[in-house]
Amino acid sequence: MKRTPVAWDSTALLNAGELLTLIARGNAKTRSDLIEATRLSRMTMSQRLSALMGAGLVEETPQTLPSGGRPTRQLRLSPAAGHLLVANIGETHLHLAATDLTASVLAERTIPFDIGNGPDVVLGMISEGFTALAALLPPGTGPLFGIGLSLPTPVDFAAGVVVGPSVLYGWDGFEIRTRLGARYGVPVYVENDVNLMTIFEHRHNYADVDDMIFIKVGTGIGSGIVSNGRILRGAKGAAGDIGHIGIKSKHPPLCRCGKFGCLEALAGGWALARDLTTAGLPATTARDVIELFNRQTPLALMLLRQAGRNVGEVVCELVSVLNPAMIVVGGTISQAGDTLLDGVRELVYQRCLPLATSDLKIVVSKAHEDTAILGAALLVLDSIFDMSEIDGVLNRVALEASTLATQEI
Amino acid sequence: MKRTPVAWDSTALLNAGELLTLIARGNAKTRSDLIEATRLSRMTMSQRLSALMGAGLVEETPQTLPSGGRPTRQLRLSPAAGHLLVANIGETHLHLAATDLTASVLAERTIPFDIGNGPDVVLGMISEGFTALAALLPPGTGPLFGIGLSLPTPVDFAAGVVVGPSVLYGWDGFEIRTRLGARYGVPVYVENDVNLMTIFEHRHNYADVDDMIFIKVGTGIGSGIVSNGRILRGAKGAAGDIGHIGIKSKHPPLCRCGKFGCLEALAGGWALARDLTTAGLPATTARDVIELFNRQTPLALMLLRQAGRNVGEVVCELVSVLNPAMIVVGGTISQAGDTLLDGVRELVYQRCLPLATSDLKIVVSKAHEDTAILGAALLVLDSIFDMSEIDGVLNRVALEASTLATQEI
DNA sequence: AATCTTTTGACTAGTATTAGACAAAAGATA
DNA sequence: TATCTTTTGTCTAATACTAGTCAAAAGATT
Repeated sequence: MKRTPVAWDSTALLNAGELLTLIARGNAKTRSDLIEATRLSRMTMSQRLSALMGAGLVEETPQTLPSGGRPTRQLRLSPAAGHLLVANIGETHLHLAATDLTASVLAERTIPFDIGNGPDVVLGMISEGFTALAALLPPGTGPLFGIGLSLPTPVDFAAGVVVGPSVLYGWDGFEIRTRLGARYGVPVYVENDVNLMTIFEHRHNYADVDDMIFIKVGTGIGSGIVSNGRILRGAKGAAGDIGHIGIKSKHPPLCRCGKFGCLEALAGGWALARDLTTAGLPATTARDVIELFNRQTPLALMLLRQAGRNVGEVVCELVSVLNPAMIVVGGTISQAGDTLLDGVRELVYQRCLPLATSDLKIVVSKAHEDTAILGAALLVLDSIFDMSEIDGVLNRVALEASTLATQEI
Repeated sequence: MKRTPVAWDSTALLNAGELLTLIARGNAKTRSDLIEATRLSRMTMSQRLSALMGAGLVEETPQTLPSGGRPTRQLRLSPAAGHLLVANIGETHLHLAATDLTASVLAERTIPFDIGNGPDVVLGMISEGFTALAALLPPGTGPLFGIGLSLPTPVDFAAGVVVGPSVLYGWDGFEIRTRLGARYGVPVYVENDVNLMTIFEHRHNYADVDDMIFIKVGTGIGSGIVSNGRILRGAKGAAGDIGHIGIKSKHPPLCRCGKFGCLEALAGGWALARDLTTAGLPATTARDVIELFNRQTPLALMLLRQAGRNVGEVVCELVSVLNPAMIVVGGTISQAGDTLLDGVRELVYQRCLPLATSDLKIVVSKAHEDTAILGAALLVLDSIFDMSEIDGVLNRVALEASTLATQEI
C-alpha cells in the first residue's frame, strides 16, 4: 500500500498551524486578518488556507462582510471537521457529551452513578459511555480531536492530575490524563468544574471582558477568575476557592470543612437548606431552597437576602484585590436573582474604592443547566488550537487524509 | 550623503527580533536553545545571530558551559548596547537613574521636590534630570532604548495614564506616555510603584516562581500580584489595592480614605506611628516605628506583632483566592522581620485550607532601598524586548548604524 | 600527545516565500 | 446597465530558508 500525493499541498497544510489557530480562536475572521496577523504574503496565506479548506478544517461562511467593493468572505473552523468527547463528573451523575468543533452538543447522555466507586471504575464507565456516544455521531463527522473532563475538585491542570485531599476519596493524585491519553491517543484535559463554568460564561457571553469573576453559589460556593483573558489557576489549581473564607457573624456556624464561620456555612445552598429545615420548612438541596423562594416564602427571601450580603463581604475583597470589570453570579442559588445580588451590590458599592467600582458590572449568569461540560469543550478547543498542540492535530488530519487516499486506490 | 551597505547583513538583523527577544528575556542562553525555540535552521539562526553580534546587541560571555565535547558558548544581551532612563516619583523625592540593558545603574540622582506642583512641572524636572544623567554615561554606551516611570498611584499601564481620583492632585488622567514619548521618541512605560517593586522582587529574586504576591507594608499598605509569571493589573490598574480592605476590630479607627477599620488604618506605618504617639512615644514616619522596634521598645514590639496578625487576615484571603506559591513582604515595616511575619503565618496556617498552604513560603523581602526604580528598568526591558516592540528597536539600531557608516565616508 | 565528543561555521542544491503586477469576482452605486 | 470599489486568485522573478554534509574548533579523556 503505497502513499500517493493527496489533492491539497501537504507541506502547506503542515505549515498552516498558525492560520488554523487564528481562525479557531476567533482572532482572525477574514483573509486580510490572517495576512495582518501572520505578516505572511498573500500568496503563502492563500496556499495554506486552501490546504486547510481542502482538508475540510476551515470553510467560508455563507454571509459576507460589506466593504464598499467586493464583499469580504468570512472564514470559520468547519464544525464537522472533527469532534470532542467531554464529561462532567458530578457527585451523583455522570454527564457525557460529544460535541463538534464549535462546542455544540452532537449527542449526550446522563448516567447516575456513585463517585465513591473510585477513579478506576468511573473512568471505565466514561470510556464505555464515550464509545456509545461515538456510535451516535452523524455520518461525515471528522475524527476525535480531544477529550475534556470536569471534576468537582481542585485539579493540577498542567499535569491532568487531581490534587488535594478532597471529598473524592481515592482520586487524590490519580493521573487521569495519562490514563485516558494512552487509551485514545488524543490530548486530554482535566479541569475543576467551577473553572469550566467560568470558561463557558466568559467565552460564550462576555468574551471581550478580560478581567471577570464568576461566582458559583450552589450547594457549596466557589469562584473562577479570568485575568488578562485567561483562567487564573494559581500554584496548585486551588485559586478561586472562596467557600472557606471566614465571615464575621455573631454565631459562626460549623462548616463541613471543620472550621467555623466559612462563607459556605452561611450562604451556601446546604447552609440555607439547614436553616430552613431548622425553622420548620424542610429542605435538603439548593433546588429546594429555590423552590421555597419561588413560592415567595418569607423566610427563604430573608435568608437569600442575607446570603447575598454574606457573599458580598467576600466579593468586596475580590474586587479590591483583582479589580475585575465584571462579576457574574451563577449556580442554583443565583436563580434568586436580585434578591441575592442586591446584597452583593450593597456591600461592594459601600466598601470598595470608587476606582474599582465605577465601571463594575454585577450580573446574574444567563446560563442554566450543566455548563461545565460545555466549558470543558471550549477548554479543549482552546488548548488544541494552540501553538504547541496544533501541529499534532494537523499531523493527524494529514495522516488520516493520506491513508484515505491510498485506500481509495 | 548616500547610504552604503553596512558590515553585517541588514535583512538578517531586521529579522532577528525573535532571537533578540529570546536572549534578552533569558529564555535562550545558547545557540542550541535558539534553534530549539525558533525551529529555524542552524544556517539562518547563525546568520541572524552574527547580525545581532555585529550590531553590538548580543555578545558571548567569557564562560562556556561544559558539554563533554567542545564547550557551549553562552550568549547574552550586551549590557552597553543601549541605555534606559527611569524615574521614581515619590511624594517628597524624585529619584532618577540611567541604567544599562541588565538594569544596572550607570548614573543616578535624587532631587527633593513637591509633588503638589503638578505633572507639568514635575515632568519638566524629570526631563532636565534625564538630560543631566545622559551626559554622565560612560563613553561607548549605546542609544536610549526606553523610559520607565514609577508613580505612587494607580496607573492604566496600557495607556500610560494616571487613573484614579488619587492623592496626586492634578495628575488624574494626565497622559504621561504621550507627553514623554513625543519628546524622546522611544517607548515610555508608566506603572504604579508597588507593581514595580513586585516586578523587581520577582525577576531579581524569585524569577522561577510563577505565582507570588508581594506585600508592601510601609506608610501605607499595598500589594502586587504575579500570576502565571505576569503582573496582574486588573481592569483599571487597581488590582492589589489591599490597604482599604476592612478588618474586624473592636474600635475600628478612621482611615485616611474616610472609612473606618481599613487594614491600613490598623497596620500601616502611619497608623502604628499614630498609636505610638498616643502612648507617649513620638513617631511620625514608618522609619520612626522601626527605630523604636530596633530599640526593643515593648509597645512597638506589641504593635508590630498585632500588625502582623492584621496583615495576616488579608493575606489569608489572598491565599484562598489566588493560591500563590510564595508571599514576599517588603516595605519599611517589614524590617521588623519575624515579629511581623509570625502573625501573618499564624493566621494563614490556621485559616487557609491545607492544599493552599502546604507548599506556601512566606518570607521577608531581601531588597532594601528604592527597588521601584529598578523594577521600572526591568519592566522597560521586558516590554521593549517583546514581539510587538522589538522591530522598533532593531530599526532604530539599524538606522543608527547605517548613518554612522555614511558619516565615516 | 592522540583520541573523543560536541559545538560551530560553511557549502550545496533544493524548496519555500516574497513583492509586485495583473486580472477576475462580486456586490454597491449611479 | 455600466461603472466603481474592494477582495481574491494567480503568475513570475528574485530572495530567503532548509536539510544534509563536511570540516574546523576546543575542551575532556585516555
